[in-house]
Amino acid sequence: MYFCYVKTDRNSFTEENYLKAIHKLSRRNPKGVSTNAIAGAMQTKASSVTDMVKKLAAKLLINYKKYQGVTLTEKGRKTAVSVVRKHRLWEVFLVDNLGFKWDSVHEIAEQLEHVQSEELVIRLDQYLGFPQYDPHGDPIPDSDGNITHHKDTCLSDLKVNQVAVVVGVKDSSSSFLQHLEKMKLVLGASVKVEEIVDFDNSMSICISDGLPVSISEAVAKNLYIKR
Amino acid sequence: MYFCYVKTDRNSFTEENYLKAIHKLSRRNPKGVSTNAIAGAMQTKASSVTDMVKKLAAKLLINYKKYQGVTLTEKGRKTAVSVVRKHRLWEVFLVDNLGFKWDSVHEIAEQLEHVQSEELVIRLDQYLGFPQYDPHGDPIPDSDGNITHHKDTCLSDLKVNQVAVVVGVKDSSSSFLQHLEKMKLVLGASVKVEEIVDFDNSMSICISDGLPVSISEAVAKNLYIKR
DNA sequence: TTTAAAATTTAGAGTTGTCTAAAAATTATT
DNA sequence: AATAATTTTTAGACAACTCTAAATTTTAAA
Repeated sequence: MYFCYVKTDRNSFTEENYLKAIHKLSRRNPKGVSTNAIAGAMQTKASSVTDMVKKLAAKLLINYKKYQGVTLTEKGRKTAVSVVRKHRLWEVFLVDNLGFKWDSVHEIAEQLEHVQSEELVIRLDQYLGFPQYDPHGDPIPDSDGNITHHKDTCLSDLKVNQVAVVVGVKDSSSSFLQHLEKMKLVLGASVKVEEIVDFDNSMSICISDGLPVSISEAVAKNLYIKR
Repeated sequence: MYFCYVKTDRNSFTEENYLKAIHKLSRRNPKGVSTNAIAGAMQTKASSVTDMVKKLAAKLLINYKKYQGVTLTEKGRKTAVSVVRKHRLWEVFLVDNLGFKWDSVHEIAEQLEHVQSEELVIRLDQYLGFPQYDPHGDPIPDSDGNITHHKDTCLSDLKVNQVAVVVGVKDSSSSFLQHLEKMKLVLGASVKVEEIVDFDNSMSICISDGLPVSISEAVAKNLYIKR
């Protein structure tokens, strides 16, 4: 059970991770994110979520009414987005400057995102040349907390003979990213749909004008494209 | 009171900070660092130190016998030095790449030093061009944990008319660093002792062939030089 | 060498987060 | 509408630190 008075203005790593999870889940459930959903995202138990949710509510970071799910307050949203911004900027640094592969930066960025320093973020952003997207094609929120999501079309939405460019991935797990890399299915690659198999919705596609290869529906659904 | 079984191989931030403090204090007290000394360095109470020291001993990171003070084990020393290495590499990055002033990087590096990733340290080191010293002139330990301290002479050791180059600072507090900066007393600056005042051991020195300025003994004692 | 002072450790308790198991509320089903 | 299934919350407890106050031990002084 949890009970305390708010003391500081700083949030713990755990609090930041909860806010980030709630923010992510809010996109699909704008009316309120359930305790169980948060527990799933945070790999923890519902009872732990209830405790934390009370704490975040006491700090005015979320709106919470028992049994009703939670939404972020403006303050909470700002905090969450700030963490996401840092995460994605660091990912750019790790890939572009330090030469990491896109499938191995997530874990490190998960740590770096919690480093507290306004100045650091500003300077890092500038050092990187104000990037708009991270190595997985996810948009980097600006310093005011605005995010421009313009990645709603998936490869699975295309019809035969249609052409597009890969601009992002939905799933950023390293197994998926490594799979993509093997096929040269990287950001910026062009794709042309050669065939769609009715049976399992798998696709035969040409990547960057190469020979046709087959990809599963699962893969196609996790790739964002621009036509 | 504290009691537990060792579970993971990872150390918490707090543990790492204790090891770092003990490592620093060990230079002056190689035979054993006292509980009070650690408490002073960690800005905490002696009783807290006793608890933590038991924990570190259980993890085989330090040698501890009640009332006898502590020393680092080889494992503990490696851990501490690794944290110091990360701290100093990040400081180089912050100053050289992001354009921070040398007096404002400590706090940020205190956070970055705890990011866990072997790969990250290796790549960062390479990206920075394998620097030997941090922005305050402190040596950066190599990846095997070796540190080459060759900064034993202080400006206060010089006699009248002797010349030297500033290679490091003992105190890295921002107030001291800002004071130095105002006088152009930066790393690499040449100094020539014009006069030593008997009364208070203050010195009149020429910095990089400029006009003589007066510095207190406290300042002179906190500047490392090379003749 | 006995006493006094200082350093160190223990005891007990508070904080942040976690968990399991049980209770309560909500939602779904018949 | 009543019961069953699910979700959520509470209760009680543990883990990693922290603290104050009291008890020990070591060290210094008389």
